Amino acid sequence: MSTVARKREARIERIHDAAAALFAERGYHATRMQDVAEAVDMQKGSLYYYFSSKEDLLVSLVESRVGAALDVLRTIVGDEAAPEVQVRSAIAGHLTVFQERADVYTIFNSEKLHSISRDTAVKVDELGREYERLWADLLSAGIAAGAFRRDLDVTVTVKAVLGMCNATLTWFRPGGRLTIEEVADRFSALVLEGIS
Amino acid sequence: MSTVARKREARIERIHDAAAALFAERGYHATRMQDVAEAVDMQKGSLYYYFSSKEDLLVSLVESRVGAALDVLRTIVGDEAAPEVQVRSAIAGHLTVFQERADVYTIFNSEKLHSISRDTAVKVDELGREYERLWADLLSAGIAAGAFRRDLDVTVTVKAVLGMCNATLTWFRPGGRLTIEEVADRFSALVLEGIS
Amino acid sequence: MSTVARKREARIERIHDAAAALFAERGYHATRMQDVAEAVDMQKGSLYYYFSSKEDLLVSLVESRVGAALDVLRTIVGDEAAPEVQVRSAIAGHLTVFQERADVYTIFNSEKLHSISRDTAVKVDELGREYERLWADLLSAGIAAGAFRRDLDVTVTVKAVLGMCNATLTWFRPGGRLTIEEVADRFSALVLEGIS
Amino acid sequence: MSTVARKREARIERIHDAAAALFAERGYHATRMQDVAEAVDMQKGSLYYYFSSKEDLLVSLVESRVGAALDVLRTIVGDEAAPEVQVRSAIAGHLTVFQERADVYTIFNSEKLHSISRDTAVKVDELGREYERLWADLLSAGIAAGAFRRDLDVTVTVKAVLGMCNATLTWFRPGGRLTIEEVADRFSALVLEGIS
DNA sequence: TATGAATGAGGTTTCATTCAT
DNA sequence: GATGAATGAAACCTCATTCAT
Repeated sequence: MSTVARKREARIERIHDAAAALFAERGYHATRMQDVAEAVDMQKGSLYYYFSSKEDLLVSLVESRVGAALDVLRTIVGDEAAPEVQVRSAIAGHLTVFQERADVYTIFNSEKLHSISRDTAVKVDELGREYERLWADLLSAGIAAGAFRRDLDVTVTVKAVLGMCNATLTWFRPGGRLTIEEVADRFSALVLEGIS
Repeated sequence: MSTVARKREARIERIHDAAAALFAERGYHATRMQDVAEAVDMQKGSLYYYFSSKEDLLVSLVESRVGAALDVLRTIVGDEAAPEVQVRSAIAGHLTVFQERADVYTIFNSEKLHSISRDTAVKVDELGREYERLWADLLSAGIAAGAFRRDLDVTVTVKAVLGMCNATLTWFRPGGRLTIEEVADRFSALVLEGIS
Repeated sequence: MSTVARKREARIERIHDAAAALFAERGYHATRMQDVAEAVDMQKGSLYYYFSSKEDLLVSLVESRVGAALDVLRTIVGDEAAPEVQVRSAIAGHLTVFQERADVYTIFNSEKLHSISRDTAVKVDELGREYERLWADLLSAGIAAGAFRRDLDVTVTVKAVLGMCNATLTWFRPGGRLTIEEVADRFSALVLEGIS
Repeated sequence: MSTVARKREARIERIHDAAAALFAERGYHATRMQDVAEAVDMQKGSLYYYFSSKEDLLVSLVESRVGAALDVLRTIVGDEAAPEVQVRSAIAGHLTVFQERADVYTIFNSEKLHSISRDTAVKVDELGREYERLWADLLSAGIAAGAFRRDLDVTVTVKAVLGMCNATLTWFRPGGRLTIEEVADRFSALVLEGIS
């Protein structure tokens, strides 16, 4: 990549960061292009050199950044570990990734993407569905292997686990009583006891 | 209450209903007073006869309606049932109430109340904290009674259970494979196994 | 006048009073029908039983009340007193009447009647012109009688005297160092010395 | 000042001019931002690039322009001329400045600044009080010098003179029988005779 | 690339007025 | 006569977006 292109990428990255923080904190609609511009020390007009619209800013932000959790899970499911270990890793991975990119996942959890960009919403939903599918596979494999309860409702369990994990976005703050890994341990304990 | 006052209340109720549905579906900022007015077959200006501003509409809506879940839980914790039964009831109650007033709880979960009305946010937060406190008491009592694991991290468990329950707002749709009661059963099974 | 009609008159009077006070204090445009209604403990809709519009309220108020100063002056000019005495009386009369109905004259001095009601503006202007004419006659008679300077510019002097007198509306407050009569004395001294 | 800043200042100046004319003619409340925008050939939204609100437009206008009369008077009082000459100059100066900026002083005399911006009202009042103080000093010095009557009521006389002068705003129109300087002469004659 | 300026569509809010009861 | 409710026009203001420089 040329120096120019690299600089552009860096600029975009910086804007994404600022926008992610603002969108997460105040919401997409309540954030003005002005706010984003100020956060990166630019004039609002200049943002349009990088993004064709506010919507494009959101969309490019979301699309470039959601997917990390999926990659983590794919890696885990792909390994040969025991089902219990996989569940433990998947929970820890989910929590860690969400914590690292708390802003993006907050946006992605609380904005009504559908009414902003049908296309992006569809893409993001697809990622979500694939994510749940991987979790479902993981649980099903565990049942088949006799590690988890035969009567487990896989679909509902996946929803339960992901609900529990996603909620950390709203209450977990680093520097508190527990680290995110310790929270992951407790979640894992609860879940593993619950499904075994 | 006089007839006139009752009529006024009814009108407010109707506007609350319409606004709740719209705010929940599209979000507060993306909903125009115009939309609310149309939904109740009024002129947008007329809404200001009942609410001094759009914010006031949201605030009065939230304040008049959040609290139901709390009442349910208070009733449950107040009874003399065994801890396991109480947990089961609390989950079922939560899910039911949330389902009945899905719109309000969606708003309350996804709008950044803090940046809209500091005051209301504080009140609502307080309700939330009391709700968690009741759950924590319930779990603690169960531990004391020997019904639940001695090493349970009460705080984290409460967050986990509530996260799991709240998430039903985003995925549960009546008329699907399961009723909300059946979901409650599965959640209860998972949780009770997990904490016992 | 029938009892009913009398009651109606009294009601109108009360509304005029309230409106006069409000219009004088905040200005016509900044005063809402709501404010007037509140001041007389009515519903704003009810005002329309007495006045066909806000403009009509202002107009009827002004028309029913300006004119008092004119009457005072007419009386004075009509008597047989010496010019100096007449000037003295006219100033005192002007100040007294203005003080008694300070609100109405404030409105009449500071509202752009022309842009509110052409008709009323014309009527009021005519009253003003007649008032100035009476003053001019008074001064001219004094000159003819040798009481005032032969080279007096009557028109400008009238404007000067009335400007000085009208301004009391903006600074004179009863209960201060001087009574309105004492102010009239000082004004008279200034004017009489000035024109003699 | 940079070119950009200068351009901005010029633009603001132009808007001030237009607004001053409109506010003076129709009154602040009766003038719409639309009117101001049209007068400067802009879109009403564009005005908000320069002023944060209609009130801000009024306030900045008044604050940037009242004060000229004060400067004139300060200069006069600062010189060594005889009291009579000073009074003559002060009246002429007042009338001239008022005529030159008739719009601003009309606004400032007839808008209820207090109910629009308490802050600005206070600042403007303070200017007014200082203005009266300078006049009072001028008269007092004249009394001490034996030029004016020993029994003169300074405060009331100041009010009288200023009332007379301010009123020119409502009746003097250039191009009439007299020039503003001629009016000043007649006022001076009246006042000087009256106080000597 | 970046900026200051301007736009214009659209949103919230106000308020004089009307009207059924 | 009076009221509560509703209307609708019009005002203020916001803000994503465009554009000349």
